[in-house]
Amino acid sequence: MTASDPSQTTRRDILITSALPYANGPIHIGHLVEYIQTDIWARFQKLRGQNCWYVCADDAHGTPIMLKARAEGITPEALIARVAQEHKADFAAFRIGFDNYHSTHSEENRYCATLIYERNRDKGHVESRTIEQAFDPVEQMFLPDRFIKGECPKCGAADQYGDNCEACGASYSPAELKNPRSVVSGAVPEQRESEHLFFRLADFEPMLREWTRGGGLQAQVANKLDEWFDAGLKGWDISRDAPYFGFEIPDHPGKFFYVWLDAPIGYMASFKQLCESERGRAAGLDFDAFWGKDSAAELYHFIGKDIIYFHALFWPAMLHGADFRTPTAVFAHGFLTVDGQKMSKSRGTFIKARTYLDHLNPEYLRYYFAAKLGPGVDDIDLSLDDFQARVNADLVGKVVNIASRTAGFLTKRAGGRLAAELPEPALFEDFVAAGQSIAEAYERREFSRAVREIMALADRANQYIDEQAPWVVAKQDGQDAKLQGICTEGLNLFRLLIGWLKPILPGTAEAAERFLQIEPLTWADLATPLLDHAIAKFEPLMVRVEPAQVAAVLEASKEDLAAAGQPAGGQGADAGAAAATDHLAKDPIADTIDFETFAKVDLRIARIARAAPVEGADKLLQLTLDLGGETRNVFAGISKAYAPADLEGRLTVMVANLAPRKMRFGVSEGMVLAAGPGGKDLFILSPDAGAEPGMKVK
RNA sequence: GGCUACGUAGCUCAGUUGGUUAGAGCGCGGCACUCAUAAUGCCGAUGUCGCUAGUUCGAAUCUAGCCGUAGCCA
Repeated sequence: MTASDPSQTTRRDILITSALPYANGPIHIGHLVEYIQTDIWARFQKLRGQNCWYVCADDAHGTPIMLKARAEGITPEALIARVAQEHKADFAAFRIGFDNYHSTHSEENRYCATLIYERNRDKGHVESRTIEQAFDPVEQMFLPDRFIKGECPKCGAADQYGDNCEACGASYSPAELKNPRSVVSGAVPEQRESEHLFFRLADFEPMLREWTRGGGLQAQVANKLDEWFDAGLKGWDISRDAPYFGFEIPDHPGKFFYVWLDAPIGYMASFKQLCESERGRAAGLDFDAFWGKDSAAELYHFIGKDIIYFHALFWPAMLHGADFRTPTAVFAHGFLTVDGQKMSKSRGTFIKARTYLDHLNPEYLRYYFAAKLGPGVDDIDLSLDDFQARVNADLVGKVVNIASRTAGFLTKRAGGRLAAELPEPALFEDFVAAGQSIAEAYERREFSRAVREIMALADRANQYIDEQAPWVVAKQDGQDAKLQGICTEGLNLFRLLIGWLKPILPGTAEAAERFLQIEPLTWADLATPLLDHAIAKFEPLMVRVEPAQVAAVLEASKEDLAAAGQPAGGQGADAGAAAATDHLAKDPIADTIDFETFAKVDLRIARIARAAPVEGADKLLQLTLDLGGETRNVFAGISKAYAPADLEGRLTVMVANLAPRKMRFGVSEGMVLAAGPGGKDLFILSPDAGAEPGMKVK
């Protein structure tokens, strides 16, 4: 079925989800497109009085999380607990109003994943097959494609991942890579056999074709699915071998559910936890009423277009096979670009939620995204100049200004009280009538249209005030009632506008409710004007975006980059040139030596096979350097400048014939070369592409 | 490489099933107003609707090719 007719009067049961953010890193503004889009829709449904619930969770399983935790020297559980706190804080600050936020690493999820697996297995939808896969002999683990790097078999570009080449765009299997290396240990991967479990997706083709045509998908997405149907549905590998951070498969010790199996099940797990919570029980929430095969509730998933495959094929098939209902609709959105380009760390446009929050009001971004978002899968662009212009012109200049220019007269000349009736009820009614079209736009996720319509009405409200010229009336004797009427009309128009904007601007709406001294607005309240009512003194509900704030966000995002110790792009090159003379002055070039003296130093290319923090030392990292035949254990004082995970797999230069030195933490067998004053400002060397471990530098 | 989506004023975007002089906001020029967080109102200029060819009485809209951008290829 399609999204229901918003004019219907029965109360709808609606469950909404956003895709689960991966628990190995912070939320950034690209993620926020989805959470803001979903939150606006959920808030709209609630404002309309629907029985609507919005749940989400952290996606906490998989190899990347296991390895990141290890690199940090902590357990995966500790990592995901920390990231969950960060995620929740960021979402709360952006006023993403989840009714529940859980984790895929939870008992509810283990229960649901196991149930779905077992039901599908018992119906014969799971088969086992032996496959060959890359195996890291040092780490004793199978390697996902992204954890193998080597040279592209087509164009020869170095340092490419095992699935496709970033240089020429070719896709291939990891086995085809030339000079493949494990990103984890630097070892040469072997091919080993392993038994894997496959979900027989093809069993569900008839059901999926029917579901796809059911109107629950955007046209572009349905087209894409047709392509996939034409190509033929293959089995889906749903198991992974230990070591793996996830749920062990009950009847297959040593095998774990693939992270993408239990990720969408996290939607159910989070809802289950909500049902069992005090709040859920008080609301009479029933899990089966939403997820049972014959559920009459509506179920919607908001996702990015990159994960359509999982949500439009595997997910409905898994649910169907396990006798659960399938989603009412899956809503895919596009990616975010900043100033027309992919988010870039070196340009400072890779903006983390927290960095944005340090300088700017979240309401601005919510509004800007709403003004850009439609129902389609098109990418949306955050143009920073447009962002400032639009927020300032629309929100501060138009909407909030209506309250600002009428409230003063009421406070000073009418005792802060609204008139008992509207001087122009017809104008108010025109506005109320427009609410219907705005509601339809929201319902269809045409947020940009809703915003356009609301702003057109804001223009009309400003025109009204201009025509009535209350500042002229204020100077006329005996016209106080007329003045009060004009401002009452104006403020009632403002109340409608802010009510319609409430899903987008929950914080500003709340401030407006305090100013108007009213209970939280609902959509139904808007039909009736607010009359003969005392208001509070007007305080600015929103201040302008200052260019300096936006500049500060970009600057801070670049600083984040430096702190993470990642290689900067070409952009920063000019700054380095100016500083060069300074370095020579501080650290003059040493006395001349002859070649023989230099030649005594044996410099070698080394691959950093492993990097780990040293317990008890705050500057040291313990590096395992691969010289292409032997490995060296080296302690390097670079932990302030580099995260271990960023070092693993890369090539650098080491002094190979330095006398071993005993340190408190072990013996250091050489040193890596780095430039810079120290602390965060240290830069290790990298050879150009083509150098191999063990090569002598001369 | 195959496929998909997108390409409309300086900027960000609308343009319904092809139908008269292609729209909005911002920006820009002018005027007015001064209640308001220098906010608001009125008037105005600005476009080979990516390029080329076709279908049609008529194309921003349909078709094909090309160019550019983004993504997908499990």
